[in-house]
Amino acid sequence: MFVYLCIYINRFNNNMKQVRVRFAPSPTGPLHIGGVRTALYNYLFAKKNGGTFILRIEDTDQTRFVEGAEEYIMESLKWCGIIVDEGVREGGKFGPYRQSDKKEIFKQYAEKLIDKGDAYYAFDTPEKLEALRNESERSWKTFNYNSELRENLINSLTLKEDEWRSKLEKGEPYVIRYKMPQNEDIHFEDLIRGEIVVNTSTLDDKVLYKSDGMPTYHLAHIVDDHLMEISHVIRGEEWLPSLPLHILMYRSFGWEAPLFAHLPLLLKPDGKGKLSKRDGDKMGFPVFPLYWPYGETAKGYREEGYFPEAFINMLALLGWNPGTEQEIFTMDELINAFSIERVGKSGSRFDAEKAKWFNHQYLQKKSNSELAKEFREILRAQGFNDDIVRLEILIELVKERVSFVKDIWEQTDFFFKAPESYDQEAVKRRWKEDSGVILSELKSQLELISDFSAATVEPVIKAWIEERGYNTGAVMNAFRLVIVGALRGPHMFDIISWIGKNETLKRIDTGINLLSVEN
RNA sequence: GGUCCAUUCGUCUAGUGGCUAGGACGUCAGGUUUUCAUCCUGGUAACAGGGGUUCGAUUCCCCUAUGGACUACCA
Repeated sequence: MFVYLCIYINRFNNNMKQVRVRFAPSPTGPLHIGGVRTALYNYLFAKKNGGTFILRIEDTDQTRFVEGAEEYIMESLKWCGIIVDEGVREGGKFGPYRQSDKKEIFKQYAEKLIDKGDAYYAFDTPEKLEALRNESERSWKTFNYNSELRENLINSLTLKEDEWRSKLEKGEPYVIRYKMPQNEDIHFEDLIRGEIVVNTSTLDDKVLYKSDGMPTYHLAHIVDDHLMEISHVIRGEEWLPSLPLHILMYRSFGWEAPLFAHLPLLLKPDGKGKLSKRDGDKMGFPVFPLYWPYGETAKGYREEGYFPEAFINMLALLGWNPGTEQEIFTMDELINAFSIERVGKSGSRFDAEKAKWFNHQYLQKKSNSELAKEFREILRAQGFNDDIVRLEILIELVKERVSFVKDIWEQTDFFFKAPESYDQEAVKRRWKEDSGVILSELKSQLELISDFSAATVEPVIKAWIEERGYNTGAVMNAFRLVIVGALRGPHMFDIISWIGKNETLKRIDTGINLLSVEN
């Protein structure tokens, strides 16, 4: 009974605790879609639970800093519709939100750990450690910087206090390492994977504080998560192996650890391994949300014509599912349906075809006027323009056959310009000896019609075809050939209605002249 | 090599100690259409393997295989 009560109280506490989650990328380049998904799941979880979504920049590695990356990350989240509650731009009560701005604080905490006896100063050079590592590999042994090894190295555990203190005073380079306990089973819980047990003897003395005066990830994120009162850490699976260290550090500091959820990775569409920039280039789809303009440039979903809603919807379903058959979700619906428990355990292979399908679905839901505005830009680039209302009519005609706004041009080019050539295959199949004569007759019929709307023209022409005993297919295909130049496009009467009577008659003349002579 | 994680149609996935193992994308075949596309209908296709536990395992346990991550003074 007592145990149950404890569990109940514990749950009660966890539930009552203000949900605060963070997305914590390091600004080392453009944000990969795997990173966007991590941000998304954090965001969905926060909003679902009435919590706060924090963006923290983890720039403790000065050697990997990339100009423009921080702005890129913020722009990406913004484009995706992921709203940051606290961050570098937004501010907040738990700042600074850029880790390099608080290096002094991290140092204090590292020293605190030394005072507690759970960390120590180490003076061995990287070169020396590298040599040791190579040596043990050569002799078939697993290199492990553990309690055994540290006995033989130069650090504040093996040196006398006055010795290492004088080293510090002389300004000798040092790092601070965590003193990993010997042979202890660490039990911890992952929200997605359940309980995991790891023995500390397989872990090593990780560096917490580097000789350049910056903390490593291990120190910085734990201190920051604690200071920022993070309730749930939702991050990539690559962190799972170091979770025991993190759990141990919370214990050393005497802090309550947040709850953890490790997300499965995004995998390559074909073959093996995790998704990388190369795959996108190779397979022709973007791996980044936005175009990356620096150095080695990279394509972005935005520039490829994806709607952010479709992109987010696609990403949300890659590794998570609602347990229902619903596939199309607005951001609000995602928030409402989201739960960590329904995130899958195994990696997801990215599927570019399905991404397209999502965009198709979203394009169908867009209003014609919205699409017309976007299409107009593309049209201008092609050297054409038209009245916005006419463009809306046009879009209605081809909307359902395209997945991207930029596809509209390929479906409508012949609306704007008469065919310059005729598809040879189609001509062979559909242009008969009497086609020229029939089209001349058709032209005469069309000349009699003043109202050129499809609704008026269609019945008249159909009646004429029937009256003359022509084959509908034969007439209409030849007609299509001279108007479009190929056997494609929407309903014929919609096309001629849109391009108008004059243009229609002109194209018939041109077609008859060119095709009758050649064939 | 060591540690950890994972494994249902080609892909994303649902699912249960007993089901014809469900859906979506793709693919294939029909249908609609004056063309192409869309659309509609239907088909194809999966529980990695081997041991247990059990009356019965895709489901629970173990082993193997495969894949992945980590193994930096990178995050």
